[in-house]
Amino acid sequence: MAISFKDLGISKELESLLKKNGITEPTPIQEKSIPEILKGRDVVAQAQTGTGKTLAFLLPIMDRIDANKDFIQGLIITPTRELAIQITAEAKKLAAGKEINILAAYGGQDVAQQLRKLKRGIHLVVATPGRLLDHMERQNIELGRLKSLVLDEADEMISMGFIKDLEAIIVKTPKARQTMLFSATIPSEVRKLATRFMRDPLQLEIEGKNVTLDEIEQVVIETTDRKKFDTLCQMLDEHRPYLAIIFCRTKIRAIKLNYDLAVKGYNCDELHGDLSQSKRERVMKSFKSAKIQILVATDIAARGIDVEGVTHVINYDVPEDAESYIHRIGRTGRIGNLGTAVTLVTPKDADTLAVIERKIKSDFKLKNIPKPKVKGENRAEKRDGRKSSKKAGKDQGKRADYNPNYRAERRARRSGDNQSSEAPSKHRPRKSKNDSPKKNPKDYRHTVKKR
DNA sequence: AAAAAAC
Repeated sequence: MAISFKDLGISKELESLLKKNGITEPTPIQEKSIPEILKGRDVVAQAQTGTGKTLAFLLPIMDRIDANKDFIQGLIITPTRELAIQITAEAKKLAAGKEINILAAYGGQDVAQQLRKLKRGIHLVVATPGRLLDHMERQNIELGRLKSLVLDEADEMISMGFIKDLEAIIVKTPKARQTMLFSATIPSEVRKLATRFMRDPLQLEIEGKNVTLDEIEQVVIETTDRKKFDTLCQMLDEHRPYLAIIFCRTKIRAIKLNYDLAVKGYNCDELHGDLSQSKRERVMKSFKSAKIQILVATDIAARGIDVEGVTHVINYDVPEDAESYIHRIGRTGRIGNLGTAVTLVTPKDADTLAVIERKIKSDFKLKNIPKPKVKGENRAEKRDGRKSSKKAGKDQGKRADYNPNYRAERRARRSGDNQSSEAPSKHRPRKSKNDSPKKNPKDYRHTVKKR
């Protein structure tokens, strides 16, 4: 008999709310952490991407909030605005039918609007560090009676760029608070450093060696700087992702790549820190609803972002380090779904990639891609709107050495995963997603912008 | 050296 959320100490109300959303069984990290968090214990929790860390801290926090008391009891700090928005949305779902007030405090947004909400008595704040400090300095936010503090993406929060802000926030909270750290990557130095903020934390680490998930197929394609764009287009035409995130090293490169893809007719848009806040939120919304299928992003989207239907993550530029790689590819293959991560590598990237590879001890499947085909051929076919299977067959033949059996293999992997009694997946695929009518997962083809 | 994060 499987363990239920109620067995872990979660209220019946929350449990039935989860059930309505198709979530019935806790994941391993939820099973281990929730009972301890409910007791008020400090926790450092490392668990792979997409295994339910957010709910692991949100559920006990929501249950521990006393709606009759009019002060901030929970605080969640995240490294990006997008993540703060996402977690706020999750928390609001869990607050349904209760009088719990939640505030998202992040930059680029009207301060007055956030202030108005504050006047109403906030119980839970989800914030990015800068704006939170701003509110604190203006004496808008008072953390003197805080019960629980979460550092989401803890290693990123504790990294150089954030540590000072973080300390400034933490000194304004009670010593007796509960402190929780969550991330898929917690380097041992960070783990050590973090315990400064904590009292006898329960340390949860990833069991075994796999920091990345088996559900994510990892592929490397060799190319050169000159051929990179054509290689990418060829790869997109072959795989036809339903939703894909393409990561670039810099904002400029993301802008340029998005432009080039749009010119070729791909259904894409860009996400990075140089955009206005309203544009950022607009882009995320379009991507979540599959209005755009390709998101060209900087590492702003590397952590925590949970969009259902992301079949592919593409590293157009090799990530800086293993942590970035792990978080980027973790945008796919979430809650038991399959995903594909493709990394384009040029000769000068070889060393960086070797370091990453060694660090995560994962076997990349190296797949060479032949010379790009004649420009425009494949896209022209798609603009016709024709999808003749004959033509597809012909195309596959031409690319014989570039995994022509991609789809068949994918199917095989999927059914294999489900039937294998040897090592059943720890992560249950979600039941039917009748609450999300937006997409048809069978249709993995690009839609091409009319232009 | 890049990215993120306040006005």
